[in-house]
Amino acid sequence: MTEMPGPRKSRKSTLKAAPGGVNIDTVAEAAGVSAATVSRILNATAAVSAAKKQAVADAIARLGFVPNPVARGLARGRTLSIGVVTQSIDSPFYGDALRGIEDELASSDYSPLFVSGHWDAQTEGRCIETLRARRVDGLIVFTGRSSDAALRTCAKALPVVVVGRSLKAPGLFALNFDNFEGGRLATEHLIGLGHRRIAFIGGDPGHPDAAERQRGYAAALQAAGIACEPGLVVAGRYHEESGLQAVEQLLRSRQRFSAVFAANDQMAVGAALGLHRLGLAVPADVSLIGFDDLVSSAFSIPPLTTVHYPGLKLGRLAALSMLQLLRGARPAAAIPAPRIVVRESTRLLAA
Amino acid sequence: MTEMPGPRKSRKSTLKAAPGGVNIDTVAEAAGVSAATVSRILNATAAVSAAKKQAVADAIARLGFVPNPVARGLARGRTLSIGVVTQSIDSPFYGDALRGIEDELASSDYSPLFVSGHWDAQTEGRCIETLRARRVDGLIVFTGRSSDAALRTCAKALPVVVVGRSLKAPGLFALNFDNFEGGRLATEHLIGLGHRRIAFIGGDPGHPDAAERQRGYAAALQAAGIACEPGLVVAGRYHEESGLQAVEQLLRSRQRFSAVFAANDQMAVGAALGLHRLGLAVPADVSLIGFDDLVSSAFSIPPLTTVHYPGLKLGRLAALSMLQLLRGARPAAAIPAPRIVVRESTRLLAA
DNA sequence: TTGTATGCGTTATCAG
DNA sequence: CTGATAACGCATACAA
Repeated sequence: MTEMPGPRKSRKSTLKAAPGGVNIDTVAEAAGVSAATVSRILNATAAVSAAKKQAVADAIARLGFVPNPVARGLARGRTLSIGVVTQSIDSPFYGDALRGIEDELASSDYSPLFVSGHWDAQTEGRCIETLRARRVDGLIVFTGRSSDAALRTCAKALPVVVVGRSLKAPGLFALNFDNFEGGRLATEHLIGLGHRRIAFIGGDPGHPDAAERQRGYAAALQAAGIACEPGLVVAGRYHEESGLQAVEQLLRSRQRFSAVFAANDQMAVGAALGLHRLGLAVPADVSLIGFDDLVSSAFSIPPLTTVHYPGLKLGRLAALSMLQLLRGARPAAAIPAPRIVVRESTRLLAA
Repeated sequence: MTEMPGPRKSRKSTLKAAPGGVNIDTVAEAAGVSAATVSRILNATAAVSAAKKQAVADAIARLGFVPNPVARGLARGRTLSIGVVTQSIDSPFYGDALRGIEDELASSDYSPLFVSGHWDAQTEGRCIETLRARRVDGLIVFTGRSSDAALRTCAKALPVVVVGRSLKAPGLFALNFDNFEGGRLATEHLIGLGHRRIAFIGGDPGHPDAAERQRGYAAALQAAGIACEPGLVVAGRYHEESGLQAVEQLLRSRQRFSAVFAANDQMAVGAALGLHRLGLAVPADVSLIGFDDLVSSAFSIPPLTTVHYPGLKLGRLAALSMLQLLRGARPAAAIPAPRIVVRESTRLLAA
């Protein structure tokens, strides 16, 4: 008899060993019920008598018990965490988006797990591997370099929300901002002010939204009957320095232009400094428009006219959609339409 | 007999049920060894014959097996994740710091778990609760509103690295940037340029680094024999808008000053716009110095002179120190000394 | 309504 | 060196 240790007994003996750990068994014992009952109360997974419910609640409060998500994850096969793939956590734009996700998830039981792909398909792939190895319950991918096929494959295993591209697949929800329309609006705004020689500072052409913004630029020019001059289009890399270099290149190649459309605010700010250094005033000598509407852009000198890209809201919507997907519901988020925020960096072309 | 299912059998029977899950048992069976042996190979926790080692390696590769961190966490009591408490993930300064943490952790087995306290003690407390409930193996806290006592208590349960305050406790490592010296240097720089009426735009006084920066300001003035005028000191909230409001207030109260020291770059940029709106040019009419050296500050007009606060490096050091703490080693990170980055927003006081 | 027994995927402790 | 077997903390069929 003594050779056959009951599971109950052996468990209790190791309880003290767990460092500072009060678990469901402790609570159950303290409340005079079984662990199963405690679990049922915790998850509202079955009816329990009011008396026991009270006793358990008391025990939990008294012992300061907090369910262990790790164990819960193992048992239920869910971790209550959702993976978020961004490109770089230190970019102001992604900061807003992550903040939106954080805000939306705060009122749920889920926690976000942020990783950065650094604009590299391979790195991004590893990130997704890590996230899936950690058994996240869902995946939110911002733009990203992964192939559509890869994302589709992911979506077979777990719910996926992609922001920044259009893609249809089961288990996957795409939330795409209309970058084309944004680019078109920006260019149209300049054209409406009388500008005809409009330079464009683009992002990495391999990046979908950068390409879309450029398409919008071209479309607006064409609609206005303005020929698109290749010499006025220069590639940047979405950061300030590249915006500055772009205008230097423009000036060096002796291009004439009265306005510049930069594919994001960071490049626009860099361009502004470049123009300033070269003795050109914004907007007196050249009008400048950006894209993103970062908070800081409202405080540049002059305050930047730009296309409002609602990063915070998009993050929020992405998280909300993920929550719905997780709940088995079909998300139906309404994506805000692009709009121009007119400030002081653009003005009528002097006659 | 049939009523007593062996554990072996019952396990195998449920294997197919696990959706897409290839686990350690699958590998063990495929390699013709026990699960224990596979585990030993995975963790290099004991010597295993070369033959079996090879067989297991093959099986792992063939089956594409990836150990489940959740189960591992439950068994080992470690989750290979470390919690990071920031104030707001969308602030450019914290972005840099998080990036540093991410970079440093990338080469380890640990993943960061980011949460934002939003400058609120209570929120921050909840964040830490969440993190601990999720059983992070360590905690990195940036500045934060938590009491020293609370952090000390945390440190008893798990390794803690705090950035932005000085604190000594077992299991805790503090990495404090010298904000006082930074504030002193900034002010000294202005004094060296001949300025004597220097306004100060501070952060929330309840925030330790804000207070330190202000102390540095006062110390430099005193050292130069300049009386500290209360009217020249105004409180901001570390964002652009508050910097703008601060200069408005300064001008409204008819204070005379030839230089402004803003306790962070975001407020400095706001102040620059405020001055611009009021017809004052930087640096011709008033010199302006910030604090943080955000990348964007190098591109403001004019490029901002500022105190270099190495967020990226601090993040990296914090993560490195945590890794050392986790390894049982005593961290000994050398914190970079404050230094001024002189650009174009400050200049000699016109005579 | 409640308790018992078992499983989730790994690691760790023992025997051999 | 290797294999059973018992934890880890929680959830859930299955009985009662």
